[in-house]
Amino acid sequence: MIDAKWLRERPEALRQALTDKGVSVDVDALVRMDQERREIIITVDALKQQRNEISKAVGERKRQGENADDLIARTGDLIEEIKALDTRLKELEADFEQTLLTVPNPAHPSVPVGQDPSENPVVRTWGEPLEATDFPLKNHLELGEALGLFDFARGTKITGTGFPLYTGAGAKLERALINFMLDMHTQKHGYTEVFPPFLVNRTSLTTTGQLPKMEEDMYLAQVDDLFLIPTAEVPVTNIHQDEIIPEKELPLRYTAYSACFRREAGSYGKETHGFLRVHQFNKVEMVKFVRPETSYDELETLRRDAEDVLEALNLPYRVLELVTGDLSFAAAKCYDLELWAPGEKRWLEVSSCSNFEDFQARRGNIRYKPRTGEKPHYLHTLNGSGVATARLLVAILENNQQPDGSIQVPEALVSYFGAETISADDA
RNA sequence: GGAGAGAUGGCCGAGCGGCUGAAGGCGCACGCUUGGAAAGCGUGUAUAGGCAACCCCUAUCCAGGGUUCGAAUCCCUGUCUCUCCGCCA
Repeated sequence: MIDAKWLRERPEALRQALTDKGVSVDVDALVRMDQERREIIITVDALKQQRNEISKAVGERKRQGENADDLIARTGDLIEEIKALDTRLKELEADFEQTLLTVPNPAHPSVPVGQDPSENPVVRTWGEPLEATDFPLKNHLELGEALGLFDFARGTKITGTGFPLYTGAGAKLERALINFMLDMHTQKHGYTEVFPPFLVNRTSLTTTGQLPKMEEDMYLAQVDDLFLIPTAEVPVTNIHQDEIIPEKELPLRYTAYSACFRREAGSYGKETHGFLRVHQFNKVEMVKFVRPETSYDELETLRRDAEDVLEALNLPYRVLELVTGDLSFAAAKCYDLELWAPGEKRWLEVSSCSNFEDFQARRGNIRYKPRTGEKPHYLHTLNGSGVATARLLVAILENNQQPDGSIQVPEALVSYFGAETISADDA
């Protein structure tokens, strides 16, 4: 949620920022609501003051055994008026709040203005994308099915399309990846591991920004009005919902494995085969709660921590900085990490590292208490995938394939996986 | 799912319809004390909104309604937590 101060002090800047983000919001209507709201508050507070003074005087008299009927008689109109104004104020504030929740987070000034994902500048490339070899490169589906790593047909039978069933070495490889990443973040990068609920309520989704606008993208368990998480960002960010954290405890860094569920409504078609776009996938997520002054440094180290995973697995990747129009609803700045998949001959997004500044903190009422004893302030939240498998698995298979169709397991993964290769003989 | 108990500040915990934004304790911050520390002593310490304003005003004792001139305190509804029983990985 944006700070309502924007509306009073810099409505023009807000309008421009929202245009850059490619969203149209009726800023004038918000400004009007805010003004009317404040006018009513001024009036009704003054009336309440009068009422309180009279009540106090009544109490004074009663204590001395005197009659106070004349004073009580004076409150009649006052009370009616207060009731009416309070009712109107309440409606107005609810309306204002609801509207404010639909306003996206403006981008940080450093973010390049642009509309289309194709405009996202590449800020870094690591490793050599594998283009040509002396044998024909297969894609992950061909490799995996031959090796019995997964079974899409049966996954579809069990649930429907986009719900992968991992089998044998594939299941183990997936588990190895998750453990490898969690260990790296906890042992090397200083994160605290958590294992969150996979179902969340509406309040939690409002904090992180999926609600109220993206309800259609999620799976809903209707009877209990709970949603399957699209990312561990949701439960983990809400760990500190409605809390005031002492400054000395910041930064807080969490890492969590979770399955992620996304309906991906409207994205059927090509580019969705195999693991490229599925409804359920596994992801190790990193979430940070930090002091505002440090959040952009923390974004860089967050990205570094995600890159570390890819480098340890020796996978070529590139980093994109998202232009204003490609930023998500809640993000002020975001980097995407993409792995090269030689079998698919394309880059696959495996991580998004974002700074939300105080946008989520304001929605979830997450604050910190400064050392100096000042009043609590909203802190800044960040999160990044560290990283999303399914696509990570795709890249590992395609980058480490051998002429005979077997897979060389990346060295860093061997101790987790328990073997150096995956071949058809093992199956 | 059935029965009962409860929800007060960062935490614990008191609270008669008015003088209670809320006793007391803990914690925390600062100061005194000390060679240094502990102990001890003193002072301070909720949040939000309005306002130029740390003065002031308004609101907040789970949430929403109600009674009343006045509600943490009385009434109704809801939510959540705990205990016991049932079911269950």
